[in-house]
Amino acid sequence: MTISGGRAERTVEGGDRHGGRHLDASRDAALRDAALRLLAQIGYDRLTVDAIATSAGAGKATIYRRWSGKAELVVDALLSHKPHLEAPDTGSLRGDLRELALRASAHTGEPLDSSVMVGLASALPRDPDLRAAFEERLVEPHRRVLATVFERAVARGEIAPVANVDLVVSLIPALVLYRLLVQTQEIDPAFIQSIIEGVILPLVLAGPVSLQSTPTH
Amino acid sequence: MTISGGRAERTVEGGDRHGGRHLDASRDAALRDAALRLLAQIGYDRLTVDAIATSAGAGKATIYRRWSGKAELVVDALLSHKPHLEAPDTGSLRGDLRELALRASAHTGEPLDSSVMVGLASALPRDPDLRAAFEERLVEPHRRVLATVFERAVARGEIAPVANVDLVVSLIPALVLYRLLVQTQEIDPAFIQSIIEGVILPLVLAGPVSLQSTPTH
DNA sequence: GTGATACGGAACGGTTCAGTTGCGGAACTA
DNA sequence: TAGTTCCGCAACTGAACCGTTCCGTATCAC
Repeated sequence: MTISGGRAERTVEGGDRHGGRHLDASRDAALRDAALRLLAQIGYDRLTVDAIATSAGAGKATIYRRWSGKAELVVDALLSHKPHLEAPDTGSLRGDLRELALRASAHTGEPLDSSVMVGLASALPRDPDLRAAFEERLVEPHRRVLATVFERAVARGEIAPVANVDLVVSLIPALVLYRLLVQTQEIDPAFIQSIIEGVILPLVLAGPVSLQSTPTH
Repeated sequence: MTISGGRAERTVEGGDRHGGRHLDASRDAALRDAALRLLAQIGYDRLTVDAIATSAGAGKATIYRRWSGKAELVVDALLSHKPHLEAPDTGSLRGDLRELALRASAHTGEPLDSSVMVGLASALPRDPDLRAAFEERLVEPHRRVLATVFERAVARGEIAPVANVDLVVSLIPALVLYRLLVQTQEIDPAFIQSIIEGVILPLVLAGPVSLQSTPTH
């Protein structure tokens, strides 16, 4: 049982085997891809190990030779998933945000981050490992990119320092998730445009809250 | 088969039966309550008919005598669910929003709307009936209350007419859903307070976007 | 070569769940 | 009273899925 500690990484580990055929690394990738693809399509709860194997053109034994089950495979697939990391730098906050919008709405054929988000949603509250991987590979990268964009806008003197950055940064993903999940509508460029022009920019351009003389009562 | 058309409403229908014991209306309510309670606890996908029956102290046959299965029962339970409908009217926008925040964070023992929202999330994209009921009983009432609050603020001259009301109104539920689902954190009063003071009020108090001279490039 | 192991595929037992049926008893109509 | 239907409860069938174990074949170390 050469199971490594934290994460499930066995493939091409150069372990203590003495002979016989090696694990085929291409099978790892195919299975992880299939897992993410199906996850985005049907969601975590309805995802079955059989479907992943079939979709990858593999046998179930090939899966269980690598992972202990669906949960571990999906977590590993998420951790192997490399999203867009570089923050755009067009020279203006509006331009940067528009660039991010383009990325988010570009259907690249790859399993869309947002679809994976929706597919995982229901399982997150009850699986800490899943939630951690989700946080590390989907939420945090997006948060970092957005935070960078705002930092640069501040450095340019374009906007005043944002008081509650975490809250402002969560506005876009929150509205995207809400639209996908609750409103069951597409994320088209017009929608993201309206978020940028109608919420984000007014909020950060207005500067700190003026807190008018409205008595708090 | 006295199945009515659109919605599943059979109980106390005074149908064409000629003798025998009547359907017990208290069983309807108990089963609907149990369905919503379990839905909020474990989510739609893991919800089982057996669990609903047991939780309500009923037999499965009692369920199938009324509904065709889990989907129809949950939809009916949602449609029977009556949420808070009255918009608060404290005299100020901030006061009204705070009042709404109090409601949202008050754990009344009844299945929380937000928990039901989370529990339904994964099933919404694939069940139109479920989505329609969800929209009618959870999303739209909250939207209407919020819209009313903003309308009154405009009528008082407290704020300028909000350009994109639908977007602004979806900010609170979107951020709440995001916090519950993605961040897996409680909806405490401080969180809602930060939404109100950090997002909503700055946004509507700032008035229409000034659209600074930043060139669109 | 020889033995060990991975591969896709199929089959198997075990578990969970949906939906149905039968039981004894209760509640209703006629 | 007699007949009908609901009630909780339990048992049952069939389907879906999990995880394991084979098979025949392919690929590796020695």
